[in-house]
Amino acid sequence: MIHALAITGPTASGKTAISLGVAIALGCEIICLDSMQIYKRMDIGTAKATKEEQSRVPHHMLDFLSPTENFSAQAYKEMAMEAARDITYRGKIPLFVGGTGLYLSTLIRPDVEQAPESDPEYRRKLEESLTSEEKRIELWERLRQIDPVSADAVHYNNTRRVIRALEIFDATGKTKSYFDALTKKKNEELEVTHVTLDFHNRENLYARINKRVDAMLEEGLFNEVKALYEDGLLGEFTTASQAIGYKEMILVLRSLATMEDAVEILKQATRNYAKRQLTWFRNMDGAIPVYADDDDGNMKPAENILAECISIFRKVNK
RNA sequence: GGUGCCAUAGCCAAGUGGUAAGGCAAAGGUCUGCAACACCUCUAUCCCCAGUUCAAAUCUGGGUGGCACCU
Repeated sequence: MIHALAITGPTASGKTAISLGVAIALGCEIICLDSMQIYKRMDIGTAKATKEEQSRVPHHMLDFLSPTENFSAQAYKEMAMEAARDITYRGKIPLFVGGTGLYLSTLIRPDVEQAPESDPEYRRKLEESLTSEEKRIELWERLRQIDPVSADAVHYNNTRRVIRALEIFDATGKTKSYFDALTKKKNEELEVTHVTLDFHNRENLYARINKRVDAMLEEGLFNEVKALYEDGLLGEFTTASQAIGYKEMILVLRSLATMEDAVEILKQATRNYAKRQLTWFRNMDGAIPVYADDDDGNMKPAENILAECISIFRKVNK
């Protein structure tokens, strides 16, 4: 059994700084829990820990994949578990840090019989047939015939997930809910103490987001994206090209938006994303909230937040 | 000072007599294989006052505010 710690929270909540403090205090190595920081050369826009920060605490799952490659939650889990085992073996504590809720959810579920990998061709064909709302409902009805549990969990407009569920059935003859049921239990190999950063007053987070976007631009976000784009590394349908900060700069590069507009779109997209992250982590079983501001909405000093996290981790891991 | 135009949700905006479209934002939520994705829910009595009418955001008068032009 591996005991690990996790620090999650919305973008710009201060995860990186806190994680370094925790890692130094408790003897951890950091495993990146982020779907975009895994990519090479995407440094500024993903707010990756700097080289200097990385030199103070060992980081894993960071900066290893070409932006042209797609990744998946399952692939993440396999690699991250490998890293966690290795860290534990060397007598250190694995500390997961990042904002990708799906990756953490996948991580704490058991490895059992796996549903097949998704086939882009299968998806593309079905997507092309969905030309109207009636067609989308029809497809969803088809799913409901074979797997009512999965169908009820997904809206008919969410074609991406409807198609996925159908694909699993067509490929294996078993329903998606069959595979889901297998993974309802805990991952027997991993136990995670999960602290999530939250805010009493959303405005505090939004102010940090706006400030951070401005800082990214000053640090040269546009040139970072431009270089990747010109080197052909931001293909149209890749995961990397969907990254917030990157897709907006691409708009500018393709003259589809002015820089001024792109910055506004970027800030807005970041705020929307942060809200989804808050929902995800708040509703996750076992998440222990640590607030970055007090009841009156005043920001707490960074040392206090760090101390709170450390004390929670110490208490639980006694 | 005069004339004309305009006034609908936080913003943009449709609606010209029959009981307030839509988009964005905000807020809440869903979720195992593209997740920084995809998707769902949800927000008004139409500037104010008076009148006409069975019925007014829609017509009339007055007021207030804004814009344009004229002097």
